[in-house]
Order: sequence, then structure tokens, then C-alpha cells
Amino acid sequence: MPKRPYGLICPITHACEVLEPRWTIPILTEMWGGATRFNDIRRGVGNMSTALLSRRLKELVEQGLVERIQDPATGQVDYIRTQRAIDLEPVLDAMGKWAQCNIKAKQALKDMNVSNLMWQMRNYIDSEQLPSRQLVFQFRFTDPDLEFSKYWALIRPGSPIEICAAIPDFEIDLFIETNCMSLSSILLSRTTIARELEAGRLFLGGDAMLSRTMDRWFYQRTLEDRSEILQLSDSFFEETEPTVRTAR
Amino acid sequence: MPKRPYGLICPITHACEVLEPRWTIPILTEMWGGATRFNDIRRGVGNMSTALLSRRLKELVEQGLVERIQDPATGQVDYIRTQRAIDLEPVLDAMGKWAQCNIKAKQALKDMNVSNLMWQMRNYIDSEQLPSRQLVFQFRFTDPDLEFSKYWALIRPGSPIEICAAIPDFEIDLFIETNCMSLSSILLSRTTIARELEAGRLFLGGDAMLSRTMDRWFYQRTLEDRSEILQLSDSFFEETEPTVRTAR
DNA sequence: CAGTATCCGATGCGATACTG
DNA sequence: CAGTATCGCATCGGATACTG
Repeated sequence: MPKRPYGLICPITHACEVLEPRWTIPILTEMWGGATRFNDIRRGVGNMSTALLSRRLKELVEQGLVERIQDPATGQVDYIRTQRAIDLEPVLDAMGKWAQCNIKAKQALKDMNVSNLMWQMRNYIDSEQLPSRQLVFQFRFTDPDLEFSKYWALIRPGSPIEICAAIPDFEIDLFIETNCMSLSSILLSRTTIARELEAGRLFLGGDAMLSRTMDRWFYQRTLEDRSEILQLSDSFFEETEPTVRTAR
Repeated sequence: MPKRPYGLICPITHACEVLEPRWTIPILTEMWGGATRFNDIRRGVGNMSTALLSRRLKELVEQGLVERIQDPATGQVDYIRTQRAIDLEPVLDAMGKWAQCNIKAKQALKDMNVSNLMWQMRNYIDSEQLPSRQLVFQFRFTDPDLEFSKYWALIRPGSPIEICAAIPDFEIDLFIETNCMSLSSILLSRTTIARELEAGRLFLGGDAMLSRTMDRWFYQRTLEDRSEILQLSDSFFEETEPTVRTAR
């Protein structure tokens, strides 16, 4: 690790020295979520540079937090957490809970951009809760000044979800209109689909069954306990202007 | 905060954005320990630059983690944590526990320097457990290449402990000979006074009563639960060369 | 896919000096 | 005591190009 030492007799500070360098915790979080491959981790934390990820992983291996395992046959490389990193889960968990209760959505999400959001979306659509046929969802964002305001998600049973910025040659099953903040807030469980619909920040069109069951196939998988958060969310989701409903 | 955003839909990452900038967590830890004054915090975290502490405190106030309170009469300024910062205690606690169990003393303490260590010592001597008269302790460090190898602690009932690098004009009540790593490890509860004595890394001379009761007046106050740590400490305190006993 | 090599720019940070 | 102001260096980090 870079580990610029503080030089204190304080365990908390010693932990900081290990965990402070940028990307360290997001990487460990992503691996907690199951990622083991270089590029999976990389995209998972939002396309960080290969050079930097490479360095960080080396440092984590050096610290004994991560093990690099190469399959001699295929050459495939996997990174797995050691017990030392697994023992960090209570720390990460506490951090997540704190953030959910103490950082306003407006601040936490103000730097989300739509294409990044759409990439992350792949992890929030649960194909298993959807009919097992090909589906196309169209997302339209009402935020101003977007490079692309429409994105499409292709869901095929058995394959990873594809996100594209060009309209696919298939019939669209579900139309989703919203804004970046509202959609992010749903994924963070800072609000609910129902509330966003009612507030006019979310509009659903097309297949009625898909619309009505959205809260079953669209959710933040890693969040342990939504209910606790939802009780607090009213005060932490600051109202934004309702999305103006416009023609497609 | 500097808060270079990661732009992810991930609460843990949101917490990182707030907590990552250097010194943020040590400052909050120091305030958890009771420090409220600018220079107390500054010295507590090891003499960071005034400019930087000033900036960090401003950022923390901005984030709603700290409140700045100035007494209109005296002009005295106090910094106190808001509830939002108090809610971080579980995070800090988990970090401390993790570090105690997962970072070897050798790594955690390799950047301690003696004068820094001696400054921190002030917090680890509990005057209330000592006879209420003036006491002078002499610390002699056996580490090689020290600018000063001897320090003195002056303990007077009712006043803060003084640390000096020049011999005071008083009789010395207790002689302590050790090395930097060993003493730090005792303070971190990575080892015990008894074990260091036995291993020859710690020598006590002078007042026999003070020697025998050392574990009562010399300890890490903030550590909640020593016993848990002590069970693990054998594997985490890597042996160093025993201190060679030399004439004073 | 899993990286390495290189390069450049921003800025975080520390040191010092100074103020009310 | 509680800061502000300035300055310059280091290094961290991001982008890009290239490799087996």
C-alpha cells in the first residue's frame, strides 16, 4: 500500500493506513459481491484504469488481503479475498449503514451519470424474476443535456443483460421514463417504485404485468435490510422537480 | 470534503467519499476521545499542520459532522461532533477491532518514532492510580540511532503530565528501559508488561511499588476489551531481539 | 482476458511564516 | 490559542498505448 503512516498508537488509524488509498474499499466491496476477475472488478467499480487496478491488486496481495490464483491449464486468473479481507465485512457493513442513514441522496448521487448508472443497472435487474423469454426495456431519462437520453436493456434468459445506447431491432416490452436521481434512489432503497410513480418522477408503459411486478425484478440485491432504511428515507430523499411527462 | 466521487450506487462507496481524505478519521477518533480544542486535536493526531486541520474542520462542519462553537465571552472555540459523527462510532469501532486482529504489530508500529511515542504516552499514564505526590519517570530507549534516547515524564497531582527530553532537577522514582516497539505494543495491548519483562525487552528499576503496580497505571484507556485481543496477540507480536540490559 | 509501460496533470499535503 | 496565507514538491491518479 502507499500507506503514508500516521505514526500513532491507535488501531483505528492503522486500519486507515491500509484502507485509505483510493479504490481500495470499492474493490473489496466488489469482491465481497462475488467478483473475482480483473475486468469484472474493473467495470464493477466504474471502469477504473487498468494500471491503477493492477497496482491496487498487487498491494492487496502484498497486504495479505487478496490471493491471486491462476489456473495452470487455462491461464485464467482469479482474485479471491483472504480471511483477513473477509473479516472486514463488519467494517464495510457499518460504513454502508452509516451512509444510508447519514448522507442525503442528493449529495450521494449528485455525481451519477446516466451511462454509468445504466451499466450498474445490469446488476439490479433480476432475470430470474422475469418471464423466460427475450425482453427489451427502454429507459428514457428526462434530465437535461444528456448525450444519450435513451438506453435499452436486452434481457435474454441465460445470458448476461446487455445495455445499449442504440435502439435494438426488437419490439419494446417495457417503457421506463424517469430521471437519473430518481432511478438511483430506487436502487439505493432511498425511495420506492410506488412513491416515485405517485410523485410523477417515474412513468411505466407497455406490458402491464412487467410494470406491476417491477418491485420484484428490480432491486438492490446487496442491501440486507431495506425496511430499516425505508423508515428513514423520507427525510433523506430531498424532493426534486417531478419529471415532466412528455411524448416519446 | 474533497470528495472525489466514485459515482457508484453503493452506500459503502458513499461513506468512503466522505471519510477517505487524509486525517479525517484520525480527527474524528480524537474527538471521540474527548478532544474539542483546535490544538488538542492537532497534537492528538500527531502535530498535523494547522493549515490542513483548519481545512478539514471546515469540511467536517460543512458535512454536518462537526459543530464549531465559540464562546462569545471568552472567544474560546470548541469543536464538537454532531449526531452524524457520533453515529460513526460503530464504523470506527469495527475498524479498530479489525486492525488489532489483522495487522501485525511489526507493520502497524514500524513508523513510530520515539518522541511521538513519548507525546502519546501522556494519555497512557493514569495519575489517579499513582500516589498523589510528584513523580519522575525516566524512559530510556535501547533502539539504535536515536536523537534522544532518554525522556522524562513529570507527574504532578492535578496538572497534566509533562514530557521532557532534558533531565529534570528531581530525584527519579522509576527507571524504565525498553525499546520503541515493545513499549508501543504494550500500549496497544498487543503484549503485556509481564511478558515484555520476561522476554527481557522491558526493565524496571527504582521504586518497587511503582514497578509492581505498573499494569494498573499504565494502559490503553480507550480499548474496550483487552482480553479478546490478548488471546490473539501471541501470533501478532513478532518477536524482536530482546533488549540488551546495559548500565544507566 | 489480464495485464505492463509511460507520461502528464492536478492537487493533496506538508512546511513555514504570519496574524489577531 | 486559533487560526490564515502562501508556496512548492511529491505523488497519486487518470488516460492512453501497447503486449502476450
